[in-house]
Amino acid sequence: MKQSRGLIWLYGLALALGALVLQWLDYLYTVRRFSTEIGIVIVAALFTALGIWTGNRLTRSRIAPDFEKNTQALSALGISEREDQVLELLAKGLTNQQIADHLFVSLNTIKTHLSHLYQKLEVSNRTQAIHKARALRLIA
Amino acid sequence: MKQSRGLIWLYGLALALGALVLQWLDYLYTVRRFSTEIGIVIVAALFTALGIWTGNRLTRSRIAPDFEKNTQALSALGISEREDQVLELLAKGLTNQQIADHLFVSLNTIKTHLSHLYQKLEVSNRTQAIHKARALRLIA
DNA sequence: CAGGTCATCACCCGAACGGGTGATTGCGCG
DNA sequence: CGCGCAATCACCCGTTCGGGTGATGACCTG
Repeated sequence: MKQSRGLIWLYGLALALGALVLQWLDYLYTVRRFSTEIGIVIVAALFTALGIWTGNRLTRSRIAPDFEKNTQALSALGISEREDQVLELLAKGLTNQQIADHLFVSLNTIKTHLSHLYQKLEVSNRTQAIHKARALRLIA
Repeated sequence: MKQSRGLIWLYGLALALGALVLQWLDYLYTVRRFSTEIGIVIVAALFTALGIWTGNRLTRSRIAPDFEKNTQALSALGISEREDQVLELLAKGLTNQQIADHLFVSLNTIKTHLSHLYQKLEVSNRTQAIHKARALRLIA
């Protein structure tokens, strides 16, 4: 959110600068009798740089915050909140007993949650679950 | 390799197109008596688009092949090539038996390699090994 | 209220995993 | 050549994991 806000501001500023450059070039044409070709080359170079810069910002903002733990896949697979918590700790390399301790529940409860996770992810063990969950961007 | 090759070709093509556009605009100026401002705006728009496009391609090619499986950490930890192969398959969620089948060795061999990996990574089970290997950029 | 979902816990059993020891082969290095 | 190291395989033993079934209570929804 913050980033796209900043992006918009910066882009607007760049456009304003571009307008200023255009005015300046117009002034050069009328007063200093510049060659048209040189002016065009200058404009081309400036706006190419502007485009590269904005392109970088666009892609960066498109790539960096890309893993909001996509709720789409979570709900599409019917993974509950508790199961997602177990999945998170699972990916950290904790054993079932450690997960149980972190969530203040019994070891059997963790096993049940994991069984449901395996069914929903269509896997048969924890390492496959980690692999698939990462592929589906369910975990960071 | 292939991608950067293609990138270079496409960039050169874009430059050639830009030159053609400049020629075309020059023609318009002389023959059709276009307004200079309109021409500049056209050039600006075109080169902004060109910049965004090349910027996208540059960042894409800069981001994609960013994880070379850093040999530094591998050698620093004393992980042999065979152990690295086992680690790779381990992270894919395969069981020990499946890893053994992929590498055409015995199940006991895989267990030995994994024991060595656990010692070198200072972990105690496979999920922790995956977690730490990913943190150390040993696996994709 | 009846039905469904979720979270919780229990038990059992087979499979997989982890750790340890020991052994053999091949390869490079001093 | 002798040494170390990587790779291979075997055996034993205890722990963990995975699957199945069953059960309870809380909550929501029609």
